[in-house]
Amino acid sequence: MTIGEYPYLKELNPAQLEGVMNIAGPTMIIAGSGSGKTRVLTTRIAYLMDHHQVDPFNILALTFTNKASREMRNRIEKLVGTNARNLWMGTFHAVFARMLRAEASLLGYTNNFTIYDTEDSKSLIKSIVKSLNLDDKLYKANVVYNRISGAKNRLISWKEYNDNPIYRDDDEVNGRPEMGRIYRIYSKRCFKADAMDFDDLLFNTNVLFQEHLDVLNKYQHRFHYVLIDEFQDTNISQYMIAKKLGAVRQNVCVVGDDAQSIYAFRGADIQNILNFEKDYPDLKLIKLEQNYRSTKNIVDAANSLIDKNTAQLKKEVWTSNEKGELIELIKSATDNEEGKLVASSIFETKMQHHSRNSDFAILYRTNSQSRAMEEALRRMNLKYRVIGGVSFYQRKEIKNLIAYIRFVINPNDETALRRIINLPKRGIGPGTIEKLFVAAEEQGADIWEILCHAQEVVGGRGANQIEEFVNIIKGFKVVVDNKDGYEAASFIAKNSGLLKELYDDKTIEGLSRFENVQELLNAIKEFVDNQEREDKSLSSFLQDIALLTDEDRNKNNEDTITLMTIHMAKGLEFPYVYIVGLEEELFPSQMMLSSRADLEEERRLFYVAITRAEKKLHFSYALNRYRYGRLKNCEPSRFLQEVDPNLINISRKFFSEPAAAPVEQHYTRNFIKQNLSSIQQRDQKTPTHQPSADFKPSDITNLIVSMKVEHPKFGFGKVQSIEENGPGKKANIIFDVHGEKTLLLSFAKLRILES
DNA sequence: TGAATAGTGCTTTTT
DNA sequence: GCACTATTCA
Repeated sequence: MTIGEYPYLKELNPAQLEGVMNIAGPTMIIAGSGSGKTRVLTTRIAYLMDHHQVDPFNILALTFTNKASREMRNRIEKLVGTNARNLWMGTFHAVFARMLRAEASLLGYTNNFTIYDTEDSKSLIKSIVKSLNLDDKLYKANVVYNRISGAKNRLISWKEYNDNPIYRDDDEVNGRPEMGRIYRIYSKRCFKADAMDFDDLLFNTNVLFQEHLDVLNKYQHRFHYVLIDEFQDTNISQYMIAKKLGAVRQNVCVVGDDAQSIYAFRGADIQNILNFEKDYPDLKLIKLEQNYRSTKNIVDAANSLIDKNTAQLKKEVWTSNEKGELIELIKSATDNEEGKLVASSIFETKMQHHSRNSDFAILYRTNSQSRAMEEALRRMNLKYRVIGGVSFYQRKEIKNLIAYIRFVINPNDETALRRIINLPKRGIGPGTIEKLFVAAEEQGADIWEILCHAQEVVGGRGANQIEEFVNIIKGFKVVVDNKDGYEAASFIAKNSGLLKELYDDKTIEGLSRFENVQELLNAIKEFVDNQEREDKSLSSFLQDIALLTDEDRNKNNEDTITLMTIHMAKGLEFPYVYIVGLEEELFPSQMMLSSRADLEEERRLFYVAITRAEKKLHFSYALNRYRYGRLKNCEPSRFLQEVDPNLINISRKFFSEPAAAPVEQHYTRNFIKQNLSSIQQRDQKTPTHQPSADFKPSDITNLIVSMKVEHPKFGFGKVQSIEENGPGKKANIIFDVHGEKTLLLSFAKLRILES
C-alpha cells in the first residue's frame, strides 16, 4: 500500500480513495454535492504525477469555467509543486482554442484568428438578417443565434443543416424558412473574417480531428490521461472531442453530478452520462455520496426536493454533520422590502455570530434581481460585490477600444470594423458601409482591400472619409508592429479619438467609462510587464481575454457579501445562503414552464442553490415585484412546497409584516423626462420653485436618508437614498413637484428642513 | 448626416 | 426600467 507515502491520501474516505487510485481505464465518478469532488480530481492528478511519474504534459484536464480550472491548478500546485503548471488544464474553450491556433492553417484560418463572443455573433447575425431583407422580429438575433449554436453543438454543419429536410421542415413549421440560409451565410462570413465564435472552437476541433487523422493521432498520443470536470454539462461536441482524444489509451475519467446539470439550454446533454456507460462498458463507476459541506437539515431539504425529478441516476447523498438550524422563510410585500428584510437578516446574523461579510451569499435566478438587494445593502452599509452581470470586457467603451485593436491586427474582422468605422463620428453612414460590404461580396475581395480602394466603390465625399479612416488604421498598424502592447494600445486609445470623446463627457457615467478605459490600459500594461509571459504582443493579449468572462478582477480581497445568479454559484459554498425571488414565473422561470424537462432543469437549479449552504439557509419571496417597470403580484414558487415542510421555519416576521404594498411613488427617469418635456412645451406649467426667503444651503455632508430638504430650483423633497460608490457622493431625492432627481452632493445646494 | 424624441420589447441562465 | 430602434426634424 502506498498511502503512507502520500499524506494527502490519508484524509480521503474509501470512495474518494478509489476515485483517486483507480487510474487506468475509463472511470466515471458520480459525485453528490459537497462530496469532495474537486478534491478527488486534484488528488488524482497529483497522485498520477507523484506516484506514477506521469509527465504533466501528458495530462489533459478539462473544466467549464476559468475559475474552476484556476482553482484546480492551485490546489494541485499545493500538492505537487510548480510542476503542476505544465498540465494541460483549462476550459474546453480555452484548451481547444490554443490547439486550433497551432493547427489553424489546416482549416484555412490564420493563427491570429479572432474569437467572436456572443455579442459579436449576434451583431453579425443582425446585419445578415438585414441584408437579406428579412423580418428582424421573426429572425431575432437571439433566436437565430440559439438555433445555429444548437446545431453546432450537435455537430451539424451549415451544409448538413441545409441538406437535411428535417431541419428545413422544422424551421418552416416555426415560420422561419430562411434559417438554413442565414446559418450558411453566417458561417461563411465568420470564416472570411478569420473569426470563430464560441461554438466554432469546439466544432472546428471536431472537424480538425476528423479531417486530419495525423493531428488527431498526435494528440491522442500526447494525452495519456484525460479528465473532465462537471461532465453533466458537456454537450455532444465536447463529448466527441473527449472521446476521440481518449480512444487510444482509454484513460478517460469523468466526474459529474446529474442532479446539478443546469446547462441543457446551452446544449449540455445528460445523455452523455448514459452514452459514456455505453461507450465504455467496462468502465469503473464510483459514487461519492457523503456530503461534508452542509448540515443535515440542508442535505435533507435538497434530497427532498430533487426527489421530485423523475430523470435521475440513483444515488443517496447523506451527511454525518449536525442537524443544524431550520431553513428560514422570509416573506415580503415587495421586492424592495425583500431587499430590506434580507439585508437586516444578514445584519442580525453578523451581530449574533460575529461572522464576516464573505460568509454570506445572496443567490437569485436573474441578474436583474440584484438591484433591490444592492440598494438595501447599501442603505445598511453592508459591503457587497455583484458577480456577473455586464462584465468588464463586455462594456461598450472597452469593446470599442478592443475593436480597434482587433481590427488593426485582423483587418478582415467584419464585426470590429462595423463597430469602429464611424466611431467617433466620421460621417460614414450605414448606406456607405453597406456599399462596401456588397462590393466585397460581389468581387470576392477582402473587406480591407475594398476599403483601400474606396474611390472605386463609393464616390466623392464618402471615399475621402474612408481614406482617412484607412490611414488612421495603417498608422496604428505601424505602432502595433513596432511598439510594445501597452504603448500601442495607449496610442490607439488617444489617436482614435475614443479617449477624447469619453473625456469630454463630464457626466458621472462618462467619467466611469473613461476610468474603465484607463483600467483596460493598466491591464495591458500588467500583461506586458509580466515576466513569465513570452509573447507580449497585443494579439496575444486579445487571445487571452477573448475567453475571459468576468474573472478575478476583484484583486482587492475585501470582505464582501456575494451577490450572484445561481448559475454562477455552482461549485461555490458559503456558511449563510439566501435564495431570493422564489416566485412562480421567476423561479421557475416562465420560459421553463412549458415542458417537463425544462421544469426539471429549474428544479436542479434550485437544488444547486440549496446545496451551496453550509450552516444556514434562507428562502425568500415577495408578493409584489417590479417587472418590466410595473408592479406585478406574484405567487410563491411551487418549489417551496416541494421541500420537506418540517425543515422550514416560518419566522415571526411572516405574520407580523403588513401585506399591503406601500404606496411609494415611483417615478421613472423616462416618466420624468416625458412629463418635463410635455410640461415645458405647454408653456412651462410647472414654474421653477421660488426658494423660501430664508433659503440658505445647509451643510449636507451628513445628509441621511428620509431627510426633508429644499432645493432652490426643484423645491421640497425627501431623500430616498445616498450612494457613495464611484467618484462622488450622490443623493437620490424625490421632489414634490419635480419628481425624482439624482444630485451630486458636491454641487447641490440643499437646505435641510427636518430629518 | 446627426441629434433628439418616441416607441418597442424584453429577462433566463454562460463559455 | 432600460436599452435598443425607428422616426422625425434640423
